[in-house]
Amino acid sequence: MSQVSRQVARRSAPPRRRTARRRAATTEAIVERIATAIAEHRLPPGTKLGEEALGEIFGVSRTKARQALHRLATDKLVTLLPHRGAFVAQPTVLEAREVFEARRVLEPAVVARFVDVATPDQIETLLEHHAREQAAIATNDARAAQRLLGWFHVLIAEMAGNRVLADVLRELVMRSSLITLLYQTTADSRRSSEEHRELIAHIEKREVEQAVELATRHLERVEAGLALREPSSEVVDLKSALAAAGAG
Amino acid sequence: MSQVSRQVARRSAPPRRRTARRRAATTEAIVERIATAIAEHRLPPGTKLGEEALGEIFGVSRTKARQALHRLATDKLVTLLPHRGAFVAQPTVLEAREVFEARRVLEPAVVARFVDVATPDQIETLLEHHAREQAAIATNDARAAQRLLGWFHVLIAEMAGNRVLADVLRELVMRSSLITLLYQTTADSRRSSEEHRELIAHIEKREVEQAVELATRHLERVEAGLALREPSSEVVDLKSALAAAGAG
DNA sequence: GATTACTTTTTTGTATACAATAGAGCGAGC
DNA sequence: GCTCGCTCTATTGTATACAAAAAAGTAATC
Repeated sequence: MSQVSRQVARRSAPPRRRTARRRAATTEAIVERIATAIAEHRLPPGTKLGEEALGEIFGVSRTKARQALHRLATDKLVTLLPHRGAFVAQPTVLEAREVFEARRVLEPAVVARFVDVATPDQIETLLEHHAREQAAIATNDARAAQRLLGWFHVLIAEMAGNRVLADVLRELVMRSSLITLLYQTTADSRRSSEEHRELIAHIEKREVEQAVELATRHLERVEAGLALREPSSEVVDLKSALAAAGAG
Repeated sequence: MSQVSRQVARRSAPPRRRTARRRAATTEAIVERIATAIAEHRLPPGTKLGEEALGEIFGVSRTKARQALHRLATDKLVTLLPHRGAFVAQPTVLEAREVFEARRVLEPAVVARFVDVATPDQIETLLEHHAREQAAIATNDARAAQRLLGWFHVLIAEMAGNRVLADVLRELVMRSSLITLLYQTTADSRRSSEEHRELIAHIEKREVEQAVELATRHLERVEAGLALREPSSEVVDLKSALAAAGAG
């Protein structure tokens, strides 16, 4: 697994206070910050996440930075290589397929559950979220769009009222954002957001069948937009590439 | 949430070597040991898990013990109370219902997948496992029986070939063992093991419909054997209990 | 005698120090 | 010229030291 040799830029700290950021950040907060940075691909896959560097950035010691990295590793957002450190994960094609298969199992069930219990307030919240999706798309803010499109699924899961399912799905959606980042060919955000709107309509009308069916199709379409073929045996590629390169 | 004030017994260490156990245990090993101890209810819910004590037992420093406890906490097998420490988790009734609902979503899908891909070798492994279940039941080894009955489900998930689903299910099965511990009324191990045997038969004959149906029924029956009613508002109980107690 | 405030002790949370491993840089040898 | 092996450096893994918080114990007051 070739890791990109990129480093998080630690601004050469003018030692202003005792801590770089205002207050001792909680581990939770650090995890959150790094996770969203990964999800919005401000930290591309393969990026080395040094403990020292992160500690400096968040104004904490290596202890906390390390804790955060280990928690991100259990969520599969970073890969830990023994004695080598933490890197933003690079999900394999197999992993990608497995994540989406799991989502195709969970999400229809979650949607079905939600259709039963959805309140007008919750529908309203979903519509507001959808409006934000549209706004992000309209302003060509790809990062925000991607984040919001993913979060829509988590939102429904949380509203459906089963914390266990919601937690699992949140993890899968986060991983999915890494996956789409690596393998997405055509990011048809507009289409996705439209389907979200449709789904809300079905939920509002308590049309379980249609809602479940749409959720499934939606996921299939998203997955179909990925280029999930094996990365054609990197070693061979490397060799031929070098042969052709010459005096590059 | 009232925590039982029980303590892990730290044998008053005669400082034999540098480490209590033979070699520096890996965090993974410690997690595993504690997890199985919980699953087999050698560590009952509410038991305090002190960092120092665990460190002594496994011959490591608090650092590793702490790491292990935090990882167990993410699996929901222990509860962390800030500045108070780690306790063996006491899943609530709500949590129990949610875990089983999640399993009812996942397991039929896993079984369906497995029916498609099952090899004779895998069937053989399942039969061997079933034999071990029977042996444990025959010798009245309730702990082993409970552990094996749970692990059967994990085994199928792992064989089904989707690592994501398998990981999620493993976590849920572990939590389930805590739940059955707390809420189980009638532990009909014999019946469960019989259903496992039936399921293997369906899988072997590639009878998807029946296999999925049985998996669902099996889970429903297990859940039905739990007393998942709210623990009648502890405060009130406490009050009346004390009034009645008098000179106990 | 029970309750409250204070002190002591224990345990967790965090930072730092030390040990061990991997990688880079550099030189010698074929 | 390339490879092999050494040293040196940088980073991770682990233990310990210190700080902070909660619990337990104790004394004083009503």
